[in-house]
Amino acid sequence: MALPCPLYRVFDYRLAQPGRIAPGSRVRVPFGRRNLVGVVVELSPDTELPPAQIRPLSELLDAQPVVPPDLLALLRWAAGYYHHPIGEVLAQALPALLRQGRPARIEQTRHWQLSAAGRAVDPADLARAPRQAALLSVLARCPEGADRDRLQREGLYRRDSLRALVDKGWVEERLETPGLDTPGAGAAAPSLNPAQADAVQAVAEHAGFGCFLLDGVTGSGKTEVYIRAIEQALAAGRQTLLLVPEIGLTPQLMQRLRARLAAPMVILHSGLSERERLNAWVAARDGAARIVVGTRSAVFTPLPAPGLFIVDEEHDPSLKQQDGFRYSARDLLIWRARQQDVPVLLGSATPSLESLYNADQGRYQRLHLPNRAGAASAPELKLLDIRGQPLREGLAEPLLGAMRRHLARGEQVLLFLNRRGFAPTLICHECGWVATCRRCDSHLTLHQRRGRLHCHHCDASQEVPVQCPECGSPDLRGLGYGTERIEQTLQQLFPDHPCLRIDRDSTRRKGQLEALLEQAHSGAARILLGTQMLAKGHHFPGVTLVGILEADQRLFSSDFRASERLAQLIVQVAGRAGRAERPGTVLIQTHHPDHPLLRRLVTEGYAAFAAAALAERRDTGLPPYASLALLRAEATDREAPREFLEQAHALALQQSGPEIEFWGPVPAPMEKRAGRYRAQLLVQSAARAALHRLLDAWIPVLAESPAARRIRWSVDVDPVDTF
DNA sequence: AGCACGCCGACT
DNA sequence: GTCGGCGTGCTC
Repeated sequence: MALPCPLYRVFDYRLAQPGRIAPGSRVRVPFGRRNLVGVVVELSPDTELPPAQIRPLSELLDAQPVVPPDLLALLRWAAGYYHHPIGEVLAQALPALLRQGRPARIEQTRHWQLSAAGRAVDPADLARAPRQAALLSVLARCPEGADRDRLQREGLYRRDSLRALVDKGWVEERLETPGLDTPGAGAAAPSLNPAQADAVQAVAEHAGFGCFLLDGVTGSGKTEVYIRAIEQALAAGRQTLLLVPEIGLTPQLMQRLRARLAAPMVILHSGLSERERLNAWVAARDGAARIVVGTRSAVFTPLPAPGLFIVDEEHDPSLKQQDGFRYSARDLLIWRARQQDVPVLLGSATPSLESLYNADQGRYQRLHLPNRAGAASAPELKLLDIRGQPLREGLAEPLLGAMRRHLARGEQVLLFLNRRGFAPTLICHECGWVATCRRCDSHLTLHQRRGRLHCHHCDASQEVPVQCPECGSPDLRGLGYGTERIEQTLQQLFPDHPCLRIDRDSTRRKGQLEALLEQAHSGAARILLGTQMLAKGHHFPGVTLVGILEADQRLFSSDFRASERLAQLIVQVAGRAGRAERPGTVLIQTHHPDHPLLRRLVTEGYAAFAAAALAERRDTGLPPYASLALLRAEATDREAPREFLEQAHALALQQSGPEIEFWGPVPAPMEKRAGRYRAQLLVQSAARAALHRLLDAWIPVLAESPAARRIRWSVDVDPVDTF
């Protein structure tokens, strides 16, 4: 039995009645002084324990296992590979309601929505019924209505207030089945270009497991290839699982899937209520949903008839979970594809070096989509040498000149700056004092509009001081540039061209991102300014000039993947722009125009960059030419993480051979974060099997050690961030 | 992780 | 004299 606690072992129980329980079924069991919901992992007639120590299970919760055998095999393998306790792995793979022991079936819920009369009511007129007024305002913001779960999250679920509103005729109560969509429309299919047709055919002809790397620039029509492949799976009576990095950033993809595919589809992402999630999960498990689209955790959705797996934006780091059970959804889906003998399609305009390497090795079949749809050239990349150049608030004159020309022609301009806020540092002009975070080794970012200083590494926030706390001078200045500051500058420099800022701060409220994107697409906004959010999922055909500010910081990061990330980001941002007849220009401001990898990217493109970067990885013995695991530790005490890692290192040295290398323990690049000191020990080997042999022997022993109880620690197998 | 048991400081 | 701090140990 696997139980939801951080223990690397399973527990034996006695069946209450004679008979069989299928592995994968949930049971309620006494555990210490508590009662827990566990999942049966194995049935065994014998045990190593004396019979007196075995307690009977209290209740069988499932007639049919909630984790089918194939999924159970995946989860057991994943627990072993990522060295995470099996009980926690199983708990994470199940919707929260199942974890709590609720039945695995679709249920309707009560659902409240404003009536026509309700929409005419001003909540301000309900001064004597503040609860009702609050409910009305919330419901006014949810045109689709809200269920109990949703209202409880807002802290507004009141039975009698709702009843009162229903009695007044302002709110309508309905029964809904949350999480289940109405099937899409089955819109007409565009014709395929030859490369797309080849890609579709390659997948169609392939029986059983095979891994395809669909490598195509933005606008080359990857989505159409997905859709045709899904249609083929549907026609064969099979289900499709499609993983995407973040649903919120890909509404265009969702709309196209809905419009084209006339089959029941469910969408799994973090914004769902738990009831929506469970209903969607059950629909997938029972085969009612034929298409499952979801973020990372959707890789654990049970499917009775899988026929096609797709990972969109396979290079995206958010496919790897960054805390707790640190799995890669892409890698697990590939494992699952092999196990279930299903083809898997990895799509990206900027494939990860790992996937390109696998393609080079012949493990993946490469499907190339060379052309932008409509057969135009890709945007041209240019490095803008800003050494010694005068800058206006971070913008070089050649970039401003290009902006003026493009704007004068009635075209849109996109500026990318991956730093929100007004200025990343607040400094005293008199004495040099700098506002730092008390809980992190970091500067506080000035957010001028809100008049506050924020730490971007923890949630700390404070008022901007009126004078320097060191010398009392009132002359405090923002140093450096963030999107808020550039927005201000652009409004001054281009007063006739409306500027739109898209970052986490400007899109905090629900629906705001959609509203801003609408302004961008309609052309109402002439200048689009934003952070990473702008780099994903959206295409702006009216944009013909892209400016990338502050690319340099990533060239000198301690993370060996930084240059890969930068190249991916540049190409992804560049891909937002242009249309067939006007491909657009990308200007990259840099102090390092001679940087070899950057040059390669600009002159020869991403594929050439990737080849050079891979050669560098080979020469330095880094992934994909080596396997890594990172042991991290953190504690409020400064020395404790290092001491723990020293012990762990000593323990590992007893168990490992010369084929394993250790780096550290060293403090994390930002040693103190959110009040905790962090350190890490990197374990590296050219032989994956040797690394995993060590981890298999080492981690369970380490977990049992008394030192491990005293601090927070984790293993990260195949880390994507080495800090 | 929970939840116990167990042995030392400031309080009704 | 008790309430409560978190160190240590265990959970089939």
